[in-house]
Amino acid sequence: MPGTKAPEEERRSQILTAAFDVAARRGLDGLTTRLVAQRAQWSAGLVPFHFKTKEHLLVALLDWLLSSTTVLHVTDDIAGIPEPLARFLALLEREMHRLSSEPRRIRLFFDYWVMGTRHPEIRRKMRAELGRYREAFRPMAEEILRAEPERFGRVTPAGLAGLAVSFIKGCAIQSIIDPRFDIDEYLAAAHSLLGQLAPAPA
Amino acid sequence: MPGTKAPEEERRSQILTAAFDVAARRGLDGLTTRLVAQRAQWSAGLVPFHFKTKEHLLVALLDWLLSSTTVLHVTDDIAGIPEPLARFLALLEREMHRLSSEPRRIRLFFDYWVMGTRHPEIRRKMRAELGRYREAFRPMAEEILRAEPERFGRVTPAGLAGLAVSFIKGCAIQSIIDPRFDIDEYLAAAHSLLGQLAPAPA
DNA sequence: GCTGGCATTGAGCGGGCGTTCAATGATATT
DNA sequence: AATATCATTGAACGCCCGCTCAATGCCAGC
Repeated sequence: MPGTKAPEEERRSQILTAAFDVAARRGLDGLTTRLVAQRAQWSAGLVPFHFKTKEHLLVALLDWLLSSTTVLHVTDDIAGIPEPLARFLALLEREMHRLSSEPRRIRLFFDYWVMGTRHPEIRRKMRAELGRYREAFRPMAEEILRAEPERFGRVTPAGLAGLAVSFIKGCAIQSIIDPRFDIDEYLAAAHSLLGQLAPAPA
Repeated sequence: MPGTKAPEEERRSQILTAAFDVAARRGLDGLTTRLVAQRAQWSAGLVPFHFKTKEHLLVALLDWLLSSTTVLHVTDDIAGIPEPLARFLALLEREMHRLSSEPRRIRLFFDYWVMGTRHPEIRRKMRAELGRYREAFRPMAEEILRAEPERFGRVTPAGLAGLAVSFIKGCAIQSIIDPRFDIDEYLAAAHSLLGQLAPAPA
C-alpha cells in the first residue's frame, strides 16, 4: 500500500521527526520525552508508550538520521563523470556543500559520535556508517591509484578513502565551530593537493 | 614560591583532576559534582563550594584540558628538521601518534566540541583552540608554498593548515570509533599525498 | 589557651527526568 | 447497539541532579 503507513509506524515516524527537532535545538542531552511530546502538543505519556525506553528512542533517532541522510548514493550526475579524479573531487565538493546546508544533521551526527564512545550499540552503528562512507569513496580511489600504481606504492584505496572522509568531517568540525573558517580556501587547498594525483595533465 | 600553590588553587587543581577522571569515564553528561567528590572521597558539598556553579567547573575543566595538552609547542627535534615539508609531515605524524596514546583527551575534546555548538563561551574557546592548532601548522605551510608559488596558485597557507588539522581530527574521529581503522594505512596515504608537494624530488 | 575565620561536612530543597498506570476516549468488530 | 481493542491522557513515583546552608572541624594569630 504505497503512500501510506501502518498507524503505528506513522506515529513513530512523527515522533522521530519531533525528536530530531528537539535534539537539533538542545542536543542529545537536552532531548527528553516530555519535550518531544510538548513540541507536537501530545501528552507526556505518548512517547514512552511508542518507544518503551529512552534508549530505544535514541537508537531509532540515530537510524532515522542515518537513513535519511543520502550519503551513500553517488548520484547519476557524479557517477557520469568519466575521469575518476574529477569524480572524486566532485563528490568531495558536493559533500562539503551538503555540510554547510545541513548543519543540524552534522551537529547531531557528532553528538551521536560522542555518545557512541560509551554506548556499544551506537558505536557499532557509527562505525558501520563511517565504513559505508569510506566505501562510497573506495571505487574512485581504486581507479585513481590504478592509473599510476608505481607512483603510489604504499597508498591503498582504503587509505585514500579514509583521507577523503577526514577532509569532509574535518572541514565540518572546523567550519561549524568557527563561522569564519573559509571553506572555499579549504576546498581550493584540497583540490590542489588532490590535483597533484592527476596522471600528469597536459 | 615555586613548587607550591596557594591552598585554594591546590584544591581547585585536585578537583579538576578528579573531574577529568569522571568525565573521561562517563562523558560530560555523566559528570556530576557528586561523582567528582565521591571519586576523591570528599563530601558532596565541596565541589560546589570551590566552583560556584557547574558551568564554572565545566569551563575550568576545558581550560585545564586545553592548557595541559601540549599541542602548540613545536618541539625542538621537529623544529630542527630543515626541509619544511618533512617538518610538516613529522608534526602530522607526531600528532596522530599522540591521538592514539591519549584517547581520553581526544574524546573529551569532541565532547566539548559538541557542547560548544550550543554554549557560546565554550564555542569561543574551542574556536580559539582550533585556530591555534592551525597556526601551529601555518609557518611550515607558508614555506612549502613559497618554494613553488606558481604550482599552487590558489592554495593559501591557511587552507593548507586547515587541511592538516582535518587530517588529524578526521583520523581521530575514525580511529577512536573503529579500532580496526588502520592508522598506518591512513598515514601512508597522507604522506604520499603530501609528498606530491615536494619540489620535484630527484 | 583562646578565638576568629575559613574549609569541610552532610542533610535538605526544589526541580526535571524516565517510567508507570488507571482512567478515558476513539474506533473497529460483531 | 453493544463490546472489545488499543491509542492517548495526565497524574504520580522514585531517582538523581545542582545548589544551599547550618553545623562542625581545623588552624593561625593573639
